[in-house]
Amino acid sequence: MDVESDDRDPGRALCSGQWDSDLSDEDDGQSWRCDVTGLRDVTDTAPAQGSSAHRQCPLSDGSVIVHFDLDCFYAQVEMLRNPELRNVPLGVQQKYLVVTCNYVARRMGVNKLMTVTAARERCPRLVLVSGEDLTHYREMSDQVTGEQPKSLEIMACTGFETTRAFPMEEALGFIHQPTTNKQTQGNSTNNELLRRFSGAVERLGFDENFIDVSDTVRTWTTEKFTSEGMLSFEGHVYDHKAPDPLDPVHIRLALGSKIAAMMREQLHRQLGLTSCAGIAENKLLAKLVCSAHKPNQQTLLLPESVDKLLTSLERPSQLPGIGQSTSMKLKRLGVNSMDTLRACPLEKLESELGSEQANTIKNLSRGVDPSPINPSGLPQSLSDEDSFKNCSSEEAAKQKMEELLKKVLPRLHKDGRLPGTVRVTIRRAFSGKSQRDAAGLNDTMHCLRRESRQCPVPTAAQRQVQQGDFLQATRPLLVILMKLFHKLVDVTKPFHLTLINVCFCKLTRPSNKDITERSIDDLLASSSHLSQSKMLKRFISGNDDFEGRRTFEELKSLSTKDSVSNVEGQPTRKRQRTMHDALKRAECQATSSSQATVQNVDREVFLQLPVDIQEEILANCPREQACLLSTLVSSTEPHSVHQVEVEKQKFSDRLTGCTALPECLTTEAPCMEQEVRQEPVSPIKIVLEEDRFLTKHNSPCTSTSEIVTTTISPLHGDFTEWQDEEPDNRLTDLDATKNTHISRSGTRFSSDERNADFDLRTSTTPNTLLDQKSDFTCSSDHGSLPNDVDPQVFRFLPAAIQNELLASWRATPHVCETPSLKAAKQSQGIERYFKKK
DNA sequence: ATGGGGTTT
DNA sequence: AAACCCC
Ligand SMILES: Nc1nc2c(ncn2[C@H]2C[C@H](O)[C@@H](COP(=O)(O)OP(=O)(O)OP(=O)(O)O)O2)c(=O)[nH]1
Ligand SMILES: [Mg+2]
Repeated sequence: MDVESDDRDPGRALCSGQWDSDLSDEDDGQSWRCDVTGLRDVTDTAPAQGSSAHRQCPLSDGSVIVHFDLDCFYAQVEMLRNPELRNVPLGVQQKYLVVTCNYVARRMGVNKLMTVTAARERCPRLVLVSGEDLTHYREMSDQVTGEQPKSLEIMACTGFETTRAFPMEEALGFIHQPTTNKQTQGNSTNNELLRRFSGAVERLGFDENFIDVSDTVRTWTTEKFTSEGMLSFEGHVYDHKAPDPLDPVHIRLALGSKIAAMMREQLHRQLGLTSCAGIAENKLLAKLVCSAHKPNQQTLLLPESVDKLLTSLERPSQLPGIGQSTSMKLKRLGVNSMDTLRACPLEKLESELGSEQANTIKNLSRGVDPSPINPSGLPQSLSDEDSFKNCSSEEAAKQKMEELLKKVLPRLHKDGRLPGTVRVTIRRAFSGKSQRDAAGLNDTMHCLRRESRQCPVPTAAQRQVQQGDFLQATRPLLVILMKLFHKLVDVTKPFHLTLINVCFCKLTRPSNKDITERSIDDLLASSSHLSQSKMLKRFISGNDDFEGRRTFEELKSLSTKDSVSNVEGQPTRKRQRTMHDALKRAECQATSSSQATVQNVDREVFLQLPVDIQEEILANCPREQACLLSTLVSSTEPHSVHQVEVEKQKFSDRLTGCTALPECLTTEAPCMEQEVRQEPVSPIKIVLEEDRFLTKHNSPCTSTSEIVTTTISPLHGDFTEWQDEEPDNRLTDLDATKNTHISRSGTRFSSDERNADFDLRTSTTPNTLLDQKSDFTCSSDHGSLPNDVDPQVFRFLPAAIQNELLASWRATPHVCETPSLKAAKQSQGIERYFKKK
């Protein structure tokens, strides 16, 4: 393994795990790869007490659960998007809150969910970026979790019985490659490996995942991992207990720690993300022990240490599952600590909580949690919301909802499912206590804060959304939203809202007919993807090859093999439609589609195209326009300066930014950064990207100070009205203006829009931009195209894709030289976050 | 609080 | 539709 040299304890090469470490987190933090590996000899020091067959608590069912938690998630994504932010104390801002911050900022006293004012008091140099738009976080989250395709159609299309997105898939390959290559011969296809790794993934929020590795561990245990009495594990062991190589439970958990380390390594290698992991026998314990060592470390919990972990908690509410309401009930019973909870008779708990919940939390207090991993699969709802200081007119509410619609509809469209139900939720301004304050005492006031009304979505609107016809769908949907709104608010009386949420749920798969209508669309839908680009290059290069059917066959094979790749967080399993159906449909409709026209498209040229290509263009048109709109509104415009600069960096520079740290590290640097910095000098198992890493080593952080954008603090924009409520702090405002790193929020919240009542995003980019930047570019100002690209075909591509192709051609003079599929797979995870959209 | 997301009642 | 829960 790629164990770091353990210079802390050179005399114990075989026993370098961390159960006996007495160093603090700051000192003995782990590398992004996998902490320190423990390799323990049977004859070594005494194992954990009470282990082996004599274990007191026989509750073990052999489960091994891993809980993953990404480090300072939003902040990490922002640092990937702009590596310069890595070096500075960074906070991610939503309205007046710093929802999270990087560990540089945490060392300076900034915490999660701190007010901006408080955060700046503790750290005047704090750099803030706006995190109100969750798109990038959601997309990264989707890549981490992967998708869980279940559709029969996908299996029919791909031949895969199960398909799994790459993080887990690659981890599996990683796991099995060294051990099974020769043992199981070549008969085991990738497919088989996939099936052997049957861990289901359950999401919790955007940045946490549970995975049940019991089965994987079982196969490992029978293989040669426990050979000769050596027990190998990775990372910390909670309470520094030594795993007992003779204890089957310890062995299984130790193997779980190996799996966790490999998966974390994959997360870092492929997505550039650092994370923590907890390994234990159930979800509760895995999650609790996960945070024992942060950031970028993992901790293994042995059954003997469960009590110590639980009694280390200060309050019952620190048990996941005991929330605000339950906490208050416990408080009424005089239960304020773990000790009192564990001592409290069950009957007493039942009096306040009911027997079921009483039982549940009693179990939790003992570390018992039988709940299974529930594979999350596709989201059950898609919503967008906005909060504001005041919304007190019908018109204002309507406008808010229209803006919310404009953000959520493209997401719905990408999802591909039909929304059966819409819901509007409001929050009224309330003189009572906030939820946080209410947690203290008064329990009658705070509850009725949100109200909602829902209704079915008309099928016509469903179809329009699915087809990307947002402009058509918006009006009728808005009418519906207003009806729901009127059910909630009597507009003849004064009202005062502070939040509106629009949620689409009861999402169902489109009918077969809908599927075939969307299938070609899917393949060409996105413009910001490497493999997509590659597909398109093949698509347009070589006129001789330009028979629709053959091209589509290529697309099919590419998309199948590359099913791991995913566009804009679009679930893999939505690529389920069979190409066969798509082609059939294209043929059937060729005649009628020829009659249709596309704006800005030369009809003569259009008619010369093969009929199925015509069909595709027609099908693609509204969708591309809609996508363009959404990206212009939410991304390109406010980020333009920043994004352009970032794009100048090469891929290796980006990896540099996310893995290596520049010289400005202080002695205060946390273990994460220290370990990460060591990475280049340790033997890394990088195969495909080795050259890039070498480049990185030679020129770390080449992009420093490429971005010089003096900006205005967000505090000058959106938040002026919030500031009226908070104790003002103009000095921090002034400090903020000195900052040269807030290019995104600064651009976004420029002074022109500061009075737009908290929501300036959509007004930043007027719809007319869509008209100016039409989907189909007719101009010939592309300059010279590569020889093997048919200009007539090129000009039919959506502008965004044209630009992407042009950029890539500029970057690499060899037109047809595309990276290997495998290389594309490796890089796309990070790559896509730096592409213009 | 904020901007999401989930399940149960 | 609200009330819980989670991040
Ligand atoms: N708006 C909002 N966002 C939240 C809230 N809780 C968590 N988040 C977001 C911001 C976090 O980056 C992300 C993950 O939450 P975590 O609790 O895991 O914190 P984070 O990953 O930032 O830091 P960590 O290193 O895990 O301690 O979810 C919340 O109450 N409101
Ligand atoms: Mg986290």
